[in-house]
Amino acid sequence: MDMAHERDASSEEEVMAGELRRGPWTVEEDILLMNYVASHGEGRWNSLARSAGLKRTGKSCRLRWLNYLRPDLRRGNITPQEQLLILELHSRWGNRWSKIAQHLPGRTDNEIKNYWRTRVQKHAKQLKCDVNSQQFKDVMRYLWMPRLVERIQAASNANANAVAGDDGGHGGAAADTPPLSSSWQLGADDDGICASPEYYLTAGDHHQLLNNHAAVPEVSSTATAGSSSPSSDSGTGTTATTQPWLAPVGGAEWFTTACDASSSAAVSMHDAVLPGQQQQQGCLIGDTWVSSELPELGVGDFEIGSFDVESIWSMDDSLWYTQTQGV
DNA sequence: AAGGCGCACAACCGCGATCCC
DNA sequence: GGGGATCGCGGTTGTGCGCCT
Repeated sequence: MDMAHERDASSEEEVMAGELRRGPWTVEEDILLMNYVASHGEGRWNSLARSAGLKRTGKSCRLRWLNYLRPDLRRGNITPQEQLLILELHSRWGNRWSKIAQHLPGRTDNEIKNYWRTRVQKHAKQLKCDVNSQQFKDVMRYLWMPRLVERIQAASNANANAVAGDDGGHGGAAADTPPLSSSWQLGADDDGICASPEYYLTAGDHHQLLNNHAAVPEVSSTATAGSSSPSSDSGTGTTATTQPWLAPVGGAEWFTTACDASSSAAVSMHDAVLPGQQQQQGCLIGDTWVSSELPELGVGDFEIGSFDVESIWSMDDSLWYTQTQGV
């Protein structure tokens, strides 16, 4: 756009003339901006920048405020719940980062976009498939998302166990855990998704709210193995014999009924178990998971172990693999 | 110890949409 | 209604840091 180019050109001139700063923000600039917004409010970023005495473009001020200084920002690693929501919403809306961010309170579109590019796209690359391909979407839907659900449930159960332990129980809470039948669903708003998403796990007749962030360890792509695993979090070894996350992925009947208001058709994942398929029953070869159970996905010799599962599930891989293999 | 490399995240850029005078 | 100003979004780049060799 010509207008934009003119603006940019003038900005460039200002930068060249030393009237505008670029690059990382200093603490002093942050304080200036925060103080000014606190007393005058947001908006009118160009004039705000001038009035606040910031040698920055209004655009830069806005971005700094929205992505870094806003008080309601939620810092820290993306939780499994958030990962699950990102995967689901992206499958529905694509790269509509701001729209996706609206459903992750405290998270910015930039943060989600970066997460997607650095984590998810990396896996697509390692799988040698396009991130927008049906093949990769199926991998997400049928493999990653169910496991995220299980992770969330596992952490939740571990937390429940810990609570039960406080009441005098001795790791027996898991015995009361209904057969694993996890599902998750999103409530509906105008977009078909709750503005404040609530996740539920259904286990038998029990429905458990999952968006209790405090109950679930955060995921860190750089987390050391086991550092955020349920067992290590529960601390007292209450899950030594009855870890709920040991159930094979295929055992979890999971689905979402996030209704798409525009189509009125529920986007169902009830068919997560592919037709005629007992879900993946891969085998572990060395440290590589090889599944021959995903022919429909077109992911021949799908290798989970060859890429960084940790960044998706943040689970103690060796423990998890060992357990799922019944070793 | 040091240089290379990759990753994660902050910041910038381009441009269409919307607002407002 | 027109045009400038501003906002907001998605894509891209820059940079700091940790890990590896």
